[in-house]
Amino acid sequence: MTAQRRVVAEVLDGEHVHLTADEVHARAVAKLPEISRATVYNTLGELVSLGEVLEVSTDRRAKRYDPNAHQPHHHLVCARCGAIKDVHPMGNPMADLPDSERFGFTVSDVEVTYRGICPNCTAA
Amino acid sequence: MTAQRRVVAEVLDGEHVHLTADEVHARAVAKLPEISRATVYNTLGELVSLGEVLEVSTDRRAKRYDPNAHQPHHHLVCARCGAIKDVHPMGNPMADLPDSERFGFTVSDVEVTYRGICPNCTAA
DNA sequence: TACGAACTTGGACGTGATCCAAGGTCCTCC
DNA sequence: GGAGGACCTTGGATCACGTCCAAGTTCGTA
Repeated sequence: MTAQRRVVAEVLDGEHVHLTADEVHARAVAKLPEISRATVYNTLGELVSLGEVLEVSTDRRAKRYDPNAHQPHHHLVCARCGAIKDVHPMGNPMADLPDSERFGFTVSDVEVTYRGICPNCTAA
Repeated sequence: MTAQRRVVAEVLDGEHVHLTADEVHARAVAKLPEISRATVYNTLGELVSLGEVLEVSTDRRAKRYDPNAHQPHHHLVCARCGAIKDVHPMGNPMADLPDSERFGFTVSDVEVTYRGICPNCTAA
């Protein structure tokens, strides 16, 4: 556990929002000016493979990192500004996919993404 | 409607698979050798905004284009090779998101992505 | 103090997509 | 037929995001 890793972990832990790697880097630099982008990417990659953080790619732009890895949830995304909210829809989408629609796949995961326009963007 | 656009439309219409822009370009070149990548991107963009074709970004690699735009469906993706199948789960995920979880968003769309390993990759 | 393992750095590189200026095609109107 | 203009196409430059890599640094152990 180096100073760099601690800083990255703190950034994610401090704000329960969905930051891009660049945003994480920017905030990390504020705390530890000489931290490099590569290290931020490395550390994020490790946190993801440790299961501490989730990667979310809701659009074609940058991946975002979700510190809320321990509680299953889905996402609601603003199509205009990219803002992301965690949501907990009812039902069990995994059970909604009949065997006849699985084509022999071993299905391990399901991701539900709601899209819309957030209040801010609606107002603007 | 130029020759170039017709070729792109034919490529998508001919094969009911999910091609990347580069694959579309490669097949278009086979029919019309001097067509450029930029034109393929332009045309795909137009087809998408006309609602004739759907963009699917299931992974961090290239976008894929889905000619099956007129029938609502979701996707089952192989996490290893990227293969995509259209699926039709039961239930109505849109109705599963309670108002209390909408945070003032105008929710217009929901996308369900199942992930797993396809039979080919399981065998390999 | 010497050594090695692991981490960090910054710059180069790769991929997919988009942008843009220049040129081409085609229609319309005189 | 010819001029003008709208629209399309081209290919190369550029961008964004992410990854790779060789070199340097730090730190624990003996």
